[in-house]
Amino acid sequence: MLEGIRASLTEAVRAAARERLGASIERVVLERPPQIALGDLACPVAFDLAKSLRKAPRAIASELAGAISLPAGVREARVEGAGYLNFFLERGAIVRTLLGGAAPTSPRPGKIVVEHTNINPNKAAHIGHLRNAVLGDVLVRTLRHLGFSVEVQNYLDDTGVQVADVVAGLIHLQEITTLAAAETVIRERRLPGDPAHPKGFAYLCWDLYAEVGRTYADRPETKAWRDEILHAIEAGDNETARIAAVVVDAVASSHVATMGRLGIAYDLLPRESDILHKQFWATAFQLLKQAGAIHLEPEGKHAGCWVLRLTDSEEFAGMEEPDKILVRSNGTITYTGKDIAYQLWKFGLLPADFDYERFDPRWDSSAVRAEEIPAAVREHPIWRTSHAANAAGAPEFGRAARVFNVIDVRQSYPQKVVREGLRALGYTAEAERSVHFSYEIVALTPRAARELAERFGEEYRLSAEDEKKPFVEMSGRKGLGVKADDLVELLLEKSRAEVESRRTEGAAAGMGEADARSIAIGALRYFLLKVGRNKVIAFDFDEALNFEGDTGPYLQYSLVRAANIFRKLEEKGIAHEVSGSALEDSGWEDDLWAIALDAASTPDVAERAVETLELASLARHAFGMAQSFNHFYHRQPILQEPDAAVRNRRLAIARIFQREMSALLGLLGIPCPGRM
RNA sequence: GCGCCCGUAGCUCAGUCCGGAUAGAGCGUUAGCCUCCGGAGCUAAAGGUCGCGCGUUCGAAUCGCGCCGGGCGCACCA
Repeated sequence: MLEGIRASLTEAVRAAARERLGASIERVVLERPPQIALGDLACPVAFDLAKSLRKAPRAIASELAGAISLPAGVREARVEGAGYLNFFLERGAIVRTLLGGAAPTSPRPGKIVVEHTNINPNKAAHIGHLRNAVLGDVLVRTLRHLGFSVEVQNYLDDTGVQVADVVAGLIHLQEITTLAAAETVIRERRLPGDPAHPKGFAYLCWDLYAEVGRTYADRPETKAWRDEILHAIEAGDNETARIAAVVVDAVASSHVATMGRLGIAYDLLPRESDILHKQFWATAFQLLKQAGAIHLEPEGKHAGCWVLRLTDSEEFAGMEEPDKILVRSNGTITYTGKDIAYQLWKFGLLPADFDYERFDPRWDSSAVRAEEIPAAVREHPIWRTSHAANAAGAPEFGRAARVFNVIDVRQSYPQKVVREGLRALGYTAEAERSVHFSYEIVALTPRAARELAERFGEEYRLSAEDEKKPFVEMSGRKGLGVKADDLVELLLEKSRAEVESRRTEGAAAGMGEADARSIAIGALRYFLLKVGRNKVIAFDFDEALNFEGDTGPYLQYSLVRAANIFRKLEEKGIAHEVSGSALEDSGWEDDLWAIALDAASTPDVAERAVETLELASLARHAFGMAQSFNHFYHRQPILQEPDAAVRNRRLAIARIFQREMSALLGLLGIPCPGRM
């Protein structure tokens, strides 16, 4: 609705400038003034015209104010400050429209594939993986809210070195050499001779993977394990490959469960092994050769490799050695090569498709109990690519019009190469619509690492050198990091304690485990979302565990307060549904109106968040709204207000806030507790 | 060396795309507020050479150039 007013106002300003001043304006800026008392929309156009017209900005602004014909919804134009042309909206009319509910969003054409999470299936997830999944999930929710059809893919690198390394640990360090023995480890959640691990198989792999890393360092000859296992996995139909397959399934299941408890669901798990089995690379390879995009390097250090030529590409200008190897001289394919094939498939550009089957996560491998996962997520069908024939009822996947790859900033170069691969094949449009959603990593402060060492053991102790750095990267290989489920547990503990401390008081009475969970998850998601995507999150326990101020629970609390008002009214038998006709045009003072105006601007914020991929703007917008509402709540009581007209206005605002804030928390994936 | 990102209050961050009104939050500190829809809240105070310099402009945290500090990337790893 605001969008429409902005558009007609832009035209009206242009028309006034043309007719009254004979000036044509390219861009009409309409911004929010610093205070609402100055107006609802401010136009600084007079400053731009001042020079060419040789007049004072204020004089120009007042001529425009006199000449402009105000579109519907705009009450007044006024000159403010040094020459701003400010507009005041019809407050009552807009509130009435908002109260009537949002118009349903119309579907937009073009399927979008969002790829996120993509954790190597060889160890438990850490909080860096959470940032990826939460950003991806909010992108998905926002795109769907805007009317797009979205498919969520979580890619499994099931044939890579990381999986091979943990399998090496099982086979060579733990002597788990049969499928049956591996199954027992997963089911019993313990390695031979150890007690059962309370957090399950993925946690156990976390430690085992770190141990393999140490073994490689201490006894370099053991590095041969990796190649031996990679070859066995590639050859297939042997016990090592079967062990690897169940490891991947179990760990991927635990990732699905961990993300599931945060409300994150997936449609498809494409597997690297299927890209190989289905000859996607061979097909893509043919296409690349035919297009002349790649060549076999005859000499030099890349002799014998198939290379994507990037020397002539603008994006790679200035690089010493821009060409990228896709096929190694030993004939194996690099990750980037496979990624090009995968990306082509996502756009439906490969004359080939996967086969599919249902993926039923094995919850027994995870730290998460099934009941912690919201029903909608638990029941959402997950498919994966299949080694066997296509299952009946498999939906169509891929064939996207646009693709977002959510992946941290360190992968910018390979992501550029993938895009360049599409371009080299002549798929310029697809290359343009192939977006790397890049974001900065979550790192550990030395202080957080010290806390980890105190909480979870000395293996988290940093070296003296790392202690001096502002932050250190988390590392699966070193086993250094805050595991996702550990952080969720800490949040749950704190949340339960808070619930316990107030469960007997007033309106919070009756709070329970479900509320505690909502609060923990809300705090976590907001913590990861509130900072801009280009900022490194230097992780700090105190900050992550804070429930006051600029946090998820603050947002939730504002919404629970709004709900409490309506519940109280219902209990007292007071009518609380305000119809538009009961609302007058006057009396909309600034405090009240500001909340409505904010609520009305959510669609603009969402649209812009997707455009810029700056999803933090949604979080900030939510926080601002919650803040305004809390001020309003404090100063403008509803139940005690004797004047019916005043009470109705306040009720209308509370209702609008409740509705818009719920929708906004839905976009952020922050659940709302019933009480708190 | 080349490329990208970050530098704003004691700390963590908005604001930079598209220049505009006294540079805003949260945490922390200090002082207040529950006979009133719940205090996970509210009110207020203190706290800023917007890393530095030059330039463009009526006007620069925002644009340009040059520095300084920190991080990341530039594999026959992923």
